Amino acid sequence: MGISERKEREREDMQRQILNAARTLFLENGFEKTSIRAIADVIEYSPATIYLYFKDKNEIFYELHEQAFQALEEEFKGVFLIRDPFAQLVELGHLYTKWAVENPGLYDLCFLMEAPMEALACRQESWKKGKGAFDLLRNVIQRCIEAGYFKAHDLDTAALTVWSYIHGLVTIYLKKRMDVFEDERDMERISESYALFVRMIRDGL
Amino acid sequence: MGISERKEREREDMQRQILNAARTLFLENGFEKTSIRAIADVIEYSPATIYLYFKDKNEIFYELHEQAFQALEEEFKGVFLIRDPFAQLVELGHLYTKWAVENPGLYDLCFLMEAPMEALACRQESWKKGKGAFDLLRNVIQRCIEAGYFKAHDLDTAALTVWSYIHGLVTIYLKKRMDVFEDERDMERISESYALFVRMIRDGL
DNA sequence: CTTGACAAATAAACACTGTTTATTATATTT
DNA sequence: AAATATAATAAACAGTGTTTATTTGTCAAG
Repeated sequence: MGISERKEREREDMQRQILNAARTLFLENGFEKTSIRAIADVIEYSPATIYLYFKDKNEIFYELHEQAFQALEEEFKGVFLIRDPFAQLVELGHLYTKWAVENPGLYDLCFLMEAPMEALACRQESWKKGKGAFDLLRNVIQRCIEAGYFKAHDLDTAALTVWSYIHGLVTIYLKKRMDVFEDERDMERISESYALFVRMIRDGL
Repeated sequence: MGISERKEREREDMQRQILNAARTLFLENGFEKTSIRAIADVIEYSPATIYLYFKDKNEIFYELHEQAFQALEEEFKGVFLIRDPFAQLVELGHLYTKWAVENPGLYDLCFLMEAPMEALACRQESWKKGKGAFDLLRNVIQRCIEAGYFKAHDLDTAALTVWSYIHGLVTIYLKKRMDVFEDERDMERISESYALFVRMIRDGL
């Protein structure tokens, strides 16, 4: 009886279609301007159909948020080619910043928007994807400690501190708060600040 | 001819009423759920009337954002009682974090939401309020350099780095991304991380 | 081959949203 | 008191997320 298997496949196909349409529209126009009706238009189904495959709009964006984390982890794969753990950490920051700047919509989804976290809270699930990415940072810092780069701090505290800095830097830029500087040297300023931070943790973390 | 003066007064009164209603509703229910109709209901006028006093919804929230910055600067006044510039900087971080945690809605308005920046971009004005607050940080760091606490870095870079960290820390918390930790020790973790960061800039900035 | 049952898709409605326009009521000036 | 300028609004427009009742399509059993 392969019929229920086929039905399941068809269901997943439909979900994929919806998510693809949603992602495209979201990356073009943002969350608010991505309407269920517009998604329905793209996949050539009625708006009500979408609610047969997703509970609500938040759940769609929760799914996109999971995919975005997948893409981010993919980006991070590059660090494993590096031997030295401190160089790994530095590169991790670079990749994080680069990915954020090149995918502002996805960054929003992963680290700023409420929609995915609300969908998560409703299903009373824990934030697996976030934990995964954070673990990666944690492990790299752990190896930095073992290699004698950092003093033996509480690992979580060190990881949170590094993440806070890079997340803050990126968010200031993405949310257009770099207008505090008169000029338009945003990218240079990001580089200069990151260089300073790296120097600081090299000597002092 | 005091009549045009009275008209101007009445106009400002009305704007105040609208902003007060908008602020209350916003702090209770957030931006999306604060509708023009709800604001109109509170002040007992028709929705269309609001558009005689503000161009659009963004402009209302731009004005609230300015008021929020006023409140933040008020909070900052405490640091001027402190002599030592490094202690000033540490306290500034404390006050910033405290204000953010106690006023998540206002923090959003000041540093994360697009609405006020869009209103600002439309009028092609520069971000005065943000610059003011940033200047405060810049000055404190300048005095830290002069007092020999920090090496003579580029001032803007140092200020951006400190702001990035504290903004990131606060944003991770406010946007509920501290779920990466299993436990509920959010506040302790914030304190521990801030202590680590302070130690780090004391020795290494 | 037809009928009954189940599943999938939808049209239409509900209760909202920001914003604009044409109209009415109020206040000021002539 | 009449004419004019100002302020306020009702109603409409074009959109939103979501739900419900209805129709369409598929497929197995009689």
